[in-house]
Amino acid sequence: MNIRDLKYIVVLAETGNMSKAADICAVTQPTLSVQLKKLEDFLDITLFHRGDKGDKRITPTKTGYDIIASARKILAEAENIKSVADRARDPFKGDFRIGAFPTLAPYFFPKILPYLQEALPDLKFFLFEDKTARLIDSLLAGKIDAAFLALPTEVSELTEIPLFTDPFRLAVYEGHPLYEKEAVTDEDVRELQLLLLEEGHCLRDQALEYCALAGGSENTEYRAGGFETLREMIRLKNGVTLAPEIASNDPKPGVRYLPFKANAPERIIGLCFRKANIPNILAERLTESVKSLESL
Amino acid sequence: MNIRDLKYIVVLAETGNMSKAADICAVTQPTLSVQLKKLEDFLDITLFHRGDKGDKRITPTKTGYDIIASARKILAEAENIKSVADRARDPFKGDFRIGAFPTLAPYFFPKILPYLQEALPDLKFFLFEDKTARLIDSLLAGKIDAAFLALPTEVSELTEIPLFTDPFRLAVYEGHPLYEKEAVTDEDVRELQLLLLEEGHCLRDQALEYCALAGGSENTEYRAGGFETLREMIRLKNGVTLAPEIASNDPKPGVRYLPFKANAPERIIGLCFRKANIPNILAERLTESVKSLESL
DNA sequence: ATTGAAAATTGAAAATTTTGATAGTAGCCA
DNA sequence: TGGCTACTATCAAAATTTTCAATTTTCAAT
Repeated sequence: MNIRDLKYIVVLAETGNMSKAADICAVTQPTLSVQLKKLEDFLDITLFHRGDKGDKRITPTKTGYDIIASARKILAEAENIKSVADRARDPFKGDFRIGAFPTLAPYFFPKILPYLQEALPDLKFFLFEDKTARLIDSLLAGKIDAAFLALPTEVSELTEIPLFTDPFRLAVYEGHPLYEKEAVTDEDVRELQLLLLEEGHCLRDQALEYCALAGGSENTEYRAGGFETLREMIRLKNGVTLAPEIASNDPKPGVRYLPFKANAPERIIGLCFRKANIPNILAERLTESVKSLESL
Repeated sequence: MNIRDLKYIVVLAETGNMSKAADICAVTQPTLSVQLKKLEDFLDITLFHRGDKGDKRITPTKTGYDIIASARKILAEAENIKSVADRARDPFKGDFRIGAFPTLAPYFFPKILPYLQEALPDLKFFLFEDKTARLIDSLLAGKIDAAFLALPTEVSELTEIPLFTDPFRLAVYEGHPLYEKEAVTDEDVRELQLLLLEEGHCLRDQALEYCALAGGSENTEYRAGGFETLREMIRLKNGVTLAPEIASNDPKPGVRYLPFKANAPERIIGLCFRKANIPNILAERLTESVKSLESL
């Protein structure tokens, strides 16, 4: 068995077409044909149904499908080996793909990036905004190098370095009974129904967690797809919500972000990466660089 | 990169000696030497410190160590591909390595094995008794094909098929205030301090879970290494414990196993295996075969 | 300095992989 | 039906990679 051959079958499963797959792998079609046959001989099973009548596509057999899933894992791990090696050779050079979830990315990246770039000038940063679960998948598959996530992730393969806490505020619209208050308490919130984001946003889960703890409930009539939409809903007096402090510097009028008097609910933001994919010394530099930023 | 070369570096890391590693891999020493060099060239890093002064052993560099960890994963996954293929070719033939944890294995295997062997006569069964955590590792690494475990395992890579529930009884010694009772209740247990197994035994965790729920506490003075030892401790009037029903058919006098009157604590035993490593049809046969056994 | 044990190097042989050319197969359309 | 298209399989030759036996180098221990 051979990593190259596994690549062949993965691409073949994706294209369903030998010639196209061969193209993508930068070899000729006979090569793919021969190697597939060899792999099938070696394993002594058929991996692909060859395009029977009607459908010309080459599709994996049931077992082939399972094996291709394993092949993908192997390819991902092989990629990881390469990126570990690249990073070890010169920890402060090269591409660095970094992710953050949607209710953090647009507020945090612009703040932090100049500092990161200054501290690590030879690193070329690529930014990725995605939901937490997908970022974790990307980390494990080696598609990104690190991610800013809410801790704890509960994923044993990841190293987590806590960076800062982001307290929540209560976002209320002009004219709301609480609008003129300086600060709010759990009791204030207990009376309210909060507008929240859709499923899959970690801000939603954090807010629900707070509700479960402190009382308070969700307004289930509407769920926003993004935080900016949610903000507009608040401005239009459709309800109130918990907003992360980092997203609370909004120059537009009509919404105030009230801090909690005490025991503010908060989320802990940390840097997460696959153990061994980032040398300690690079992780330290990144961490320092973020922590050096006062105004969080 | 090449699975063969990854094998070389894994074995090399294990032996710390090129010639020995070459022997194990059934190649000559120059082959290993050359391939290691190639891999290091390809990755453009050193994977092993060559035996410097004093210590002649070849040891991985820090990065090499990380990469070898990845290599192991790839080798395990490659093994899995082979075993998936073998099993798919002929689901009812070949070796079948099956595990169970220590407080189940000695009571359950002897009961069930004749039935399994009869239902699947061409399968050669190998039995493994180990703690749950290690069985799970073995499943994921492809060292065993399936295991009887207490559900849920909370391991997303595993498929779980519930088989039967194993209620707990209270094991008490002759002369204990409860000894003559027909059945016990949570209230009875609440007064007691239970003798339990060491850390790492799932029976221990299950008993503690029950204690947390129903009240009752652990006698922390002593922890037994195995259930048979624990049984002897009970017989010698050192305390009482929760015993799984399946282990309660003990001909020796001096200990009674009292059922619970109602809401008996129980553990759910299921068959667990890595998705795709066991064809559905084989999983069904195994499951049927276990379920056909009445006296559980 | 000599020895011994282990790793590196070398050049040739062996094995494997890739390729271009070509054959075969099936659907499609006039 | 025949010609066309789009595809995969097969083959022998070429290119590449891997392996090996023999030899050299390295280095600590004597």
